[in-house]
Amino acid sequence: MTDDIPLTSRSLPIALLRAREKLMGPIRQILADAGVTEQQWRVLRVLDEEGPQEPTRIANRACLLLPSLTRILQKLEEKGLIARRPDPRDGRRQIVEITREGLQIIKDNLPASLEATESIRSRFGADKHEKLLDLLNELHELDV
Amino acid sequence: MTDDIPLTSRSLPIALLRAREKLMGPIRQILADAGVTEQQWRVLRVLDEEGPQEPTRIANRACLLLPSLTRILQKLEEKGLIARRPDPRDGRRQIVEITREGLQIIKDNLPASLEATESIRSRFGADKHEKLLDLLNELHELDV
DNA sequence: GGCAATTAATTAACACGTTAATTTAATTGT
DNA sequence: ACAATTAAATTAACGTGTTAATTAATTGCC
Repeated sequence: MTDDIPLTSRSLPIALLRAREKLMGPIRQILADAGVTEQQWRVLRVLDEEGPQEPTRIANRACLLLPSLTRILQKLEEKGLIARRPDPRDGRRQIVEITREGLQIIKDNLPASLEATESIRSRFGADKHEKLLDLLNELHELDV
Repeated sequence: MTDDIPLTSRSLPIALLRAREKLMGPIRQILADAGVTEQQWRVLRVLDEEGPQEPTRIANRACLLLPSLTRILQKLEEKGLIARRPDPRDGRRQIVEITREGLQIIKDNLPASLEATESIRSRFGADKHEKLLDLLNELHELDV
């Protein structure tokens, strides 16, 4: 064997993957029943929380790459959960807005989603939850 | 707006996503130059570290779903980086082994990969790195 | 004003993630 | 021994991740 460092048990990338799967498993189930994916849900929530905005900003907020977002917006538009209009000030841009139907999806599923989040938080411990968030954010801010 | 909880800044799933991206960006670049993906690399490392084994076990070790692994093994076999043979004891199973060419890929790229990991670790701080790993593993072990 | 460089968004191509269905082989129960 | 069940791996279908190329509009600069 070339190397003795255990790949899985003390590897940060894999630990992040596993932790994320632990969190998202239950929520994905809720959202699947609502007919939206995890990423579509993030886009809807960004639009709900921050109002109409352009795709580039949505991508930043929802932590998605622009090519992925392009496809996601197409799906959401087909489903009638968002609407788009050109930006009058800049022909390259567009403005994306959540529709009433989109808002309804949020209204119908946010409680269960928050419950799932809270369940993890309380089982894990609020203090450790906060500490973990702080460490992750600090890691993300490394360098510049 | 339906909700005032900020989606992005204090959301554990998104924080995990961003932290993982921070870690994997540089490593993905190294591996891309070597002609393998992040997931293919994980499979090769598992085979290197733990020896020949069956796909179900590889999937567990490398944190991949079996359908993904099926495709990955096909690619790795095409590239000559792994070899497969039937399990003589159970016709449903197979045994996957890394080839000399696969080992060479590891040998050629593990140092740079470990350097990238160490760079993050030292910039972040070894103590915080350990603390983060502990918290993530503890989160993963929740429930049972 | 005109043209190169930049920017927003999309498209393309390939690989993986996820769930469900399928195939093939082994195991169980009787 | 055999039908029903379970298990390992694959396939299928759809959606997303990632990088590179493309398109269309704007900006900067002379």
